[in-house]
Amino acid sequence: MRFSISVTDGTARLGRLDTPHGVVETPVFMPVGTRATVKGITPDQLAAAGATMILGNTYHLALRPGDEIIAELGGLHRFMGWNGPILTDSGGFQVFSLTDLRKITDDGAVFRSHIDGQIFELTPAKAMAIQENLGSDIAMCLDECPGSDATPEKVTDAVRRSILWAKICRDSHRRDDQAVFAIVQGGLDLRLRQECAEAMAQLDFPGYALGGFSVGESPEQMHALLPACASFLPTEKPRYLMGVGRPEDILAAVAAGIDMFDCVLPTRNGRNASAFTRTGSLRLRNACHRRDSRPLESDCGCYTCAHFSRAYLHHLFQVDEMLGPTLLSIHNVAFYTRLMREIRDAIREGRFAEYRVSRAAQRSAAERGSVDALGSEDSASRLTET
RNA sequence: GGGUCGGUGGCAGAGUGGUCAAUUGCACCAGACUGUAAAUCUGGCGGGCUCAGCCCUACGGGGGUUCAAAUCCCUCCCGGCCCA
Repeated sequence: MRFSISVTDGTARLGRLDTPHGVVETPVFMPVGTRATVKGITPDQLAAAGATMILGNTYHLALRPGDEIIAELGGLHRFMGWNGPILTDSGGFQVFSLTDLRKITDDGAVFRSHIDGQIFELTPAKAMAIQENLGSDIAMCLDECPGSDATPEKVTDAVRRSILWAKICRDSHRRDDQAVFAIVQGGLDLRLRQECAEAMAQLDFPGYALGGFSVGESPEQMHALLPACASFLPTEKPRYLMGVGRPEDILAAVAAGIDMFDCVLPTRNGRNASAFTRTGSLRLRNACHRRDSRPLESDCGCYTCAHFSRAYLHHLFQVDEMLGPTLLSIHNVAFYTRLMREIRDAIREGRFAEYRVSRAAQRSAAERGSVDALGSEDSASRLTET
């Protein structure tokens, strides 16, 4: 893997990531495909929606179908029919999110499988071995990700352990067609963040991630910390903010100098009938869309917006048809990839700051306007109903 | 015509003298979702208010018993089943 930065605009960067499965322009958003599928949409649909790189997950795939089976079947790319780059998360996040089902020591994390309760042990070396079996383009170090309510002692310990594990990951990793990224922890403590980043930098990884964000802290807290946290990372290496986020979070992070993102929001919210638009989200289950012939966004150009009305999408969710989640997932992924494309264009043209401001203005103007718009639309639909 | 069982909120279906404005499911309405234990979860769902409380109208219609009835009695209407 190679990474190069072509243009900077303030601290925002335009770059390219060369992987064994293709080139990715950054800043990039990676849809999440935890279980060897970006839920609800095919690889073709994913590519058509503009996705270039996606995520898979160590923990989930090790449990089912098993990383050895995936290796036997030709690796994750072939197994799931996605030929673009894949980044696999290490299972570190599951150490956090499956908190009731695990125990952590310096050796690793012991899980009770959330599927059948069987014991499953994830050590740093094992996380590497599994990801090598999966054959992702980028593997992540096993880390410990404390929640935002963790005590300072716990956060400090998570930093210590994440560094310890990163060393083991680096030393046990074999595949040279796979890059390994380290994950910086430290919660909301800048000193810890810096300490962790410097220790990780000394281990000389090809890329670095910020972990431990969007785990319960406020968006304002995260936004405030990002510029410093990003600045602690090596300039010439790709920077990945894990699990983030909403469009406004991504804009803030790009401004801070982040290159890569992943988040379940576009696909999860899509399945749950919520569509992203420039002017805020649309909840397609809501009755106000019943007679709305407009597409989700008139200027979107995704498959969903090119062919279907809000009324139709509303109908699909009303009758619980599986096409509804699929079409909204397609739109939401397209929405995110378009956001990233516009971000890259803006950086290239040296107007990222203005772009970010205009984007925020668009949203807040819509929020102000939509009070009236929704009000009148609402009363109009009530009139037609009675 | 006789017998019998039954009629509960949009629907299905609990409750069978007070703790019932009435369990639950569906439907409906709204909200949440940030390295996916999520096509999930949460809230609302008779009306009104000076709303952690109070008032009104409610369990087919009418009447009655009782301090108190969706729950007991009488009667009428409607429906299922059985007999003629």
